[in-house]
Amino acid sequence: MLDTPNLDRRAERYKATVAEIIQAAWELARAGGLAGLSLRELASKVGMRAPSLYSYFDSKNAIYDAMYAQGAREFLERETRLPFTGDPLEDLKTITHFFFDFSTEDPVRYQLLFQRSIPGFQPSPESFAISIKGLEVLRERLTAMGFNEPDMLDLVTAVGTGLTSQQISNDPGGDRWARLVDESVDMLINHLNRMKRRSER
Amino acid sequence: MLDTPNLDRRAERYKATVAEIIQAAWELARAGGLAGLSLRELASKVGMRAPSLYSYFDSKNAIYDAMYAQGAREFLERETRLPFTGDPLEDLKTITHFFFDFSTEDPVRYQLLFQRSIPGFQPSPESFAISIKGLEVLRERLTAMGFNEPDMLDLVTAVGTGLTSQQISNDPGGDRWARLVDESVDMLINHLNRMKRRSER
DNA sequence: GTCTATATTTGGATAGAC
DNA sequence: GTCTATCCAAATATAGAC
Repeated sequence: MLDTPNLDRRAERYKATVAEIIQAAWELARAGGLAGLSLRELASKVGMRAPSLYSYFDSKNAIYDAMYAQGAREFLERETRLPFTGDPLEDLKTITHFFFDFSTEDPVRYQLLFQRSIPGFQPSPESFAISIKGLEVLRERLTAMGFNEPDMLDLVTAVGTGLTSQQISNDPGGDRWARLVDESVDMLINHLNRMKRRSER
Repeated sequence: MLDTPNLDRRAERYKATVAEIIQAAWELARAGGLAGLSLRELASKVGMRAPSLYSYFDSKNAIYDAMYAQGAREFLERETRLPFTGDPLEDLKTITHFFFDFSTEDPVRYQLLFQRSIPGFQPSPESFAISIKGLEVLRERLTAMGFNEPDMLDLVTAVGTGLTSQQISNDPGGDRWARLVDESVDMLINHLNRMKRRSER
């Protein structure tokens, strides 16, 4: 049959258009805010009229969901590729820097993935599952370091989130809190060791 | 003259209506999100039609600004009344608990005051000045404890913000991060002392 | 100071021709 | 798959009568 290649090409073209739409959506969101994204603008940016988008996505929320899934996948892939050494201090620094950099390099993505502050939108279970895995990697890292209590994980995420959100809110584009990441991880490790000794008694 | 009492009463009635509108605005924002606040709904809640609100506020943003100012004033008043002892550890715990409790008891207020994530809205300089004073109290407290470097203040705000935002985002109404506040302040104090020793060398 | 009526803009989403 | 045309809903804000 000669049909199969044609079908393939059509499917590929379709997928490429989907990717182009998502890409344009990120750009508009970065420019005008996540909540400010409008379908008319989005369509116009990819050379379409608004109704044509519905050939690719069922709704506006479906677009947010695709963005969410892409962001979570990206996070997971980069996290998985991090070069861990086995040294607790170094490894916790690596993962904290990674979270900080990933978040601050695209605040809109941070908002969508980690603040879920967009009214009426919740990621689909499939998309959410991807981002659960991201936290799981951190949990496993901490366990490998001997820090396996839930409170320890919560403390680490609190510090990482705090540095990140202060950087984004109060010094966007700067390094006022970025400079404190290493320092904060030293602080954390010291304290996690104290917690560990305490719980071993 | 008999006019003055009447004028007073009118002015008081007017002020009372303004207060009632702001109160209703908070309630609607808590129910349907800060960005979701609509003038129709707001007017309806106080027994008016939307255009009548313009007798009290110039615009929707003026309403946000009044909410912001009220929240910042409330923060400052309660912060000023905190019972400080002079013991660094206790005092930092007091102020951190205060920030955490104030923020988590009303996440919408937290969002308006500390995340400024409402598109197109920026507090007026007068309103913003109130909230600057709030941070100033913390700075003075830290200075009184001998922790007077900017990095130390930034580290403290990062930890406070992180605990708070994790609590609000990932365990609303619960106490998963609330239970870590004392622990985190211990951690902070230990580290601030290390920083101090380091900088004294 | 409050109303009705309306201007104006904008949004998401659908119907149906091509 | 894309379009035009349209629906429908909602928003902020203004004009002008009372």
